[in-house]
Amino acid sequence: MKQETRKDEIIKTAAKLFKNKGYSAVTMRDLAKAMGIKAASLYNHINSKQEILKIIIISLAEEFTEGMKQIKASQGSCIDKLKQIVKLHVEITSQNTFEMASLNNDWMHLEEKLEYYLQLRSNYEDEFRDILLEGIKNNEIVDTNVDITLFSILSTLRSLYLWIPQKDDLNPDELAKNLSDVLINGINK
Amino acid sequence: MKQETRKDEIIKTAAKLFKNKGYSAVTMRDLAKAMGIKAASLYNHINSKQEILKIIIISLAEEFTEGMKQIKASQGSCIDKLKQIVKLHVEITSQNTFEMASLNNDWMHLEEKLEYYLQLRSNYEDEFRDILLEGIKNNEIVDTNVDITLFSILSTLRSLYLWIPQKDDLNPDELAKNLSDVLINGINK
DNA sequence: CCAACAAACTAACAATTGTTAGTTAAATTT
DNA sequence: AAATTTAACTAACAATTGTTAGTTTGTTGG
Repeated sequence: MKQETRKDEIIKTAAKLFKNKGYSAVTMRDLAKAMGIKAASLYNHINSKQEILKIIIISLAEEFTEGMKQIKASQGSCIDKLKQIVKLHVEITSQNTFEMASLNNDWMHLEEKLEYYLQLRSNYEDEFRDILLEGIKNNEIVDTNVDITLFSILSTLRSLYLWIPQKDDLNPDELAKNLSDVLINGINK
Repeated sequence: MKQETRKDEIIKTAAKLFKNKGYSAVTMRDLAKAMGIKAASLYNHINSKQEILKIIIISLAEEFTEGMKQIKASQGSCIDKLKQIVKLHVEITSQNTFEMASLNNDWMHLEEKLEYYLQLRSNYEDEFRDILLEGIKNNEIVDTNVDITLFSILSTLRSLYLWIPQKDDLNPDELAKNLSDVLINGINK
């Protein structure tokens, strides 16, 4: 557990502001004010506004990629893997609610790292789809339109950052369990 | 079917740009260039950048409110009402993919109309929740955490704008049917 | 034919943007 | 004690922002 540098504080504060107004609407002066310093002072710690966004998004995207790799390598049914994916999202989002907003909404402003990000995301979706397809083949998962299923589940998982902060009474494990239940079994009685 | 005014064209073009980069990152000069005119000329048709956003978002939000009102008044089971809600989202989103991006991502920049928008959204969610609660009471819907269920379904419906443009081969009715299926029955076999 | 209008233009504005240069003061290391 | 590092500052910049004023051009209705 490294101690937090001033740069880390800036990035965390920036993520908070980015969540509320979006990357483009947050100025370096906004960020400086939130830090209690002047805008120019920020540049003692970071190279550019761009760099802040890049650090926020890319580190998160790589965390998801790493998580998916682990899940892919794990033994167990496809339903089981699906539950692990839900848990992965709940855990990462619980500890990065602000940053997840940027990942979801501001990735298009990444510039040099945009292509790399899109690559990671595309790979992630492909591996997710593969798990669903195998589940269908194994007769674990109902044989509907895979892309609709993938889209539906991913939409819910990607929106978690909006929802978790409002319900901090619910612990991540319980949330993951309930969520898996709804996504896998539906709501029909 | 009124014929399209120049103002309508500007708003439609703006929505397209807003979807790609977000409201804050689109300049009036970007919009003018996309229209093939100079930025100052836009002001012959609209009063401000703000106004464009307001028109895009509020008209859509009111359309959803109206749709929910109809569904609420309709007869039929709660599962049936749920299917109607899915259909409502699919239909509105199919015909307003660009505008839906603003509704989802740029509502915080509404300024004067922000409160009104939040009111509409809050009411919509409340009425949605009421339908789920009644379904649980009637033993139509499984008795899990209502807010998680609501959140999950709404997340999927709100993300439709990202997904529909990529799959224009699928017609709205079919999509609504498949989607209802996944959301209501889950994916477990 | 002329008045009115619609829709474009050029030029400019005041404010705000991200960022750089150079400086200063305190804390830490040598 | 001296040297270096850390982290703040003031002042300024060039570019970009939304918007206004005033003008021109083509089209349309009386």
